[in-house]
Amino acid sequence: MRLTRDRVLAVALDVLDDAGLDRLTMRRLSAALGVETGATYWHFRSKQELLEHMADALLADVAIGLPDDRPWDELVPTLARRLRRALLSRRDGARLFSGRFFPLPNALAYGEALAGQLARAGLDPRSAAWAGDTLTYYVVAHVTEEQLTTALPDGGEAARARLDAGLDPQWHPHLVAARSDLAAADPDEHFEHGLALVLAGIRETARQQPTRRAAR
Amino acid sequence: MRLTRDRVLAVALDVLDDAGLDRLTMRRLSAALGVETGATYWHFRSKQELLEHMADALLADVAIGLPDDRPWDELVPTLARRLRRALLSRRDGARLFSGRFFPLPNALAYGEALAGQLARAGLDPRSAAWAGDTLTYYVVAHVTEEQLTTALPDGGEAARARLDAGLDPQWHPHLVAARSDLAAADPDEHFEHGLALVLAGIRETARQQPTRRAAR
DNA sequence: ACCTGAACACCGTTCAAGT
DNA sequence: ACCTGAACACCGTTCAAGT
Repeated sequence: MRLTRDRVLAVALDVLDDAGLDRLTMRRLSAALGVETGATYWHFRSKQELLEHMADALLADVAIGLPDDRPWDELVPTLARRLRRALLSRRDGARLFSGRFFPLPNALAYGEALAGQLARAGLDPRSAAWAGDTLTYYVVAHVTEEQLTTALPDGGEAARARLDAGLDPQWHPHLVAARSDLAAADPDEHFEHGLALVLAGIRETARQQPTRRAAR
Repeated sequence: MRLTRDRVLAVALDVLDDAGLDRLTMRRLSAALGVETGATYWHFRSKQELLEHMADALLADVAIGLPDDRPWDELVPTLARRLRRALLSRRDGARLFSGRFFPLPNALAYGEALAGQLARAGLDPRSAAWAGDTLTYYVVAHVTEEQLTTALPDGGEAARARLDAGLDPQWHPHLVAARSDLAAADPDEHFEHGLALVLAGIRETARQQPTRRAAR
């Protein structure tokens, strides 16, 4: 079957899913596509470019079909949860996303939707963009850690044991007190806790905006 | 000169600084140390283990000498700013840190200090640990992006041009409105904005805690 | 236009053998 | 105990040559 950009992308995401980001190589991908290694480079100039488009492909549905009759403080968490789901949809999805700058269509649509909702909250353009960044940073970093521990072969058991070995009740009383809530405790709960925290911060920031407008 | 763990670590951080994380290889490091490639493996079992200790070395000073006569809402931002400075101290410091789980001494000391201050804010152990995670996620993800654009050869000029090329006033009105504040605008201001937002969220979370205590 | 085949310049890791 | 030298099994990328 002849190669297309879309097919390379689709197979690359499958390879990511069952090999992981570190073992996703141009050679392995080409083998999965049934072509020689060089062939892939006709469709993507570099591995970097391929990874960016893979990351953007993950975001395909995050910003579409967002209801427009709901308040901003419902839609902002919705966007955050959708981003988390998108990153969780493939192995190492968050690591694929982070440390990469790709102003591609789906990423821009997500950023725009988020900034739009934050503008409805009464934030000026700069605050809206920056508050959006803060929220996105939170989601990406959370899922990065989530996939680091949860998606491990042993479900994070070794990581938890390593943490316990490092903790000393004498020196780390507060961490020991929270021991069961550390390193791969219930990820949904953990996520929602931080999301609520960031949202509370956004609400507070909106309250302090001088040019506050009513939600439309 | 004979190798020691500490010398390997120190030289590794120097190689990181002038080669970057992607070009920090065991072979290049060994060359900088003046030994054969295999020698380094006698001191660190794997590159992974070396990277973890490098990351922890970055955090050497973040948690020490913290004044204990200041309110929590001054010390928490202080810890966040110190973490940012530590990550900024070496090229790709944030990327070195992120996507890695290392319960090593300095990382634990940082986590403990943060959880301790958040407990003073009136948060229960779990909330303290999780709010600390949220703040740390923010700092690491922010600096990751900061080092991605700022530390570029052209100071992020190409990145900004690429963003402009992707932005369409029709589809991205809110992003266009914030254009000058996107992608490597003043990183200090950007950081403080998000930090204030997260701190406001923490304050709000503390207010809602049922078992709220006065700061000691 | 699209792909093969082969090469170039690298990687992380292991390990017998030396000192 | 600590390091060398060499090997193993890989990498990303390029490019003349084919179709």
